[in-house]
Amino acid sequence: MARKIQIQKDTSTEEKIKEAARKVFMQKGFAATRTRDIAEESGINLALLNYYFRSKEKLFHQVMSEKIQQFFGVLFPIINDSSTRLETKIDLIVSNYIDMLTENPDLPLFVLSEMKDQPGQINKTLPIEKITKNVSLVQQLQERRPDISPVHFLMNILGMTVFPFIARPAFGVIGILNKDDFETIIEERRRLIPLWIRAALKAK
Amino acid sequence: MARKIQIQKDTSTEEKIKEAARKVFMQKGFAATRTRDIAEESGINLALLNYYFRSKEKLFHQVMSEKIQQFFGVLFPIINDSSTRLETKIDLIVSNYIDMLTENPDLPLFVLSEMKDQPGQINKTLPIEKITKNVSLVQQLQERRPDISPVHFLMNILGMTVFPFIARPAFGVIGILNKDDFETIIEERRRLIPLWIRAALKAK
DNA sequence: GTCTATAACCTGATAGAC
DNA sequence: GTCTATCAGGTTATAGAC
Repeated sequence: MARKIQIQKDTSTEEKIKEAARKVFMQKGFAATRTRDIAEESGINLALLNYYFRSKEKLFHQVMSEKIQQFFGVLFPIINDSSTRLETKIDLIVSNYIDMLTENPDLPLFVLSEMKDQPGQINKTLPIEKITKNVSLVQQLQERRPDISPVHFLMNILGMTVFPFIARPAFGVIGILNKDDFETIIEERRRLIPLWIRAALKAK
Repeated sequence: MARKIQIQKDTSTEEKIKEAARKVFMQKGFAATRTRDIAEESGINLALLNYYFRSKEKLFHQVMSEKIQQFFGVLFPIINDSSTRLETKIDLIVSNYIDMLTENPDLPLFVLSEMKDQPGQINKTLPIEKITKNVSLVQQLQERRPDISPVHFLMNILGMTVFPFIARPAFGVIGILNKDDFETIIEERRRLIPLWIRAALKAK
């Protein structure tokens, strides 16, 4: 009588495919990924992928939506929280992005590359109007430094924080070759970037 | 008797194909590009592409080498020039990158995406030993601020300067939608970024 | 050098048995 | 739900005529 309950949703076939898709799409991007790669990675058969997700594109859209939310989800709660000071927001943006990107180093290059091809996807995923209206960080910056545009402010924080993950292979050229070197440097940046931002806020 | 001279090298078939390849590869990346796209773009036949370049991959490597040099070629002459002050170097890095990226907005995402898949390519293209030895900028920074690592210094300049071009579609979310908005903001950054760097250099 | 036609291969998706 | 086998279409690369 009692309906059987799916206990381990995380190991269901559907979830196994999705997990493999996350990995392979993130590593290689949409175009370079073959549905066969995903099937092999998830240990299931190619036909099952289409059985559950209908097509490569539909599976990709699901993964992409997740990843867009993951990437921007760090930022929005912080800049919209009116209970924190500007300095705290800076620390949190830097630190939370470093935490998240250390776990997902391929995320920015993946999201930003694929957004270039599919700029429409973001509108379906993120509540844009919520973002641009009454942002606490914008108000606080306006009070403190009305001469600094919030756009530049965000570009600078995110540039310093996110760019190293995007350009990581390039920094091999200047000697940061192995994983430990990179992680040490990123860890230093957790306090260095807020210092630089504060210096710019104080400068007149 | 006189051998015919190829006057317009720029409009030779080989160059036409290469020019089309630059455009299409930069826009879509290696995997998403079909040789048919390049043939069509260059107005020639598909067979000619293989006649001149043997394969899609060989053509791609040629374009990639060019683009790697274009991307890093801005940086190295400036940081190695011992006849300029540190402040001048900062201005030049920012300004020259903005000039170059305004003309080639797709370049960073292209180079950094493809470098991730083919980290080896860069070694064949750039003279790495020349880069890491006796860099003028490193010496000048060491004299001025021995507590600031050159790696962080470069990550911050390049992050602030290059990141907006990589993340351009994302900034559509916060209201920078059309080309004019973006170019206005980038133009402002030409003086803003050096100001931020100087503020950090002065801060104690 | 340039073209058309085609070979050889790969990829996404489905049919159908279990 | 899951598998094997296969189709249909697309893609790189080449053969061969001009």
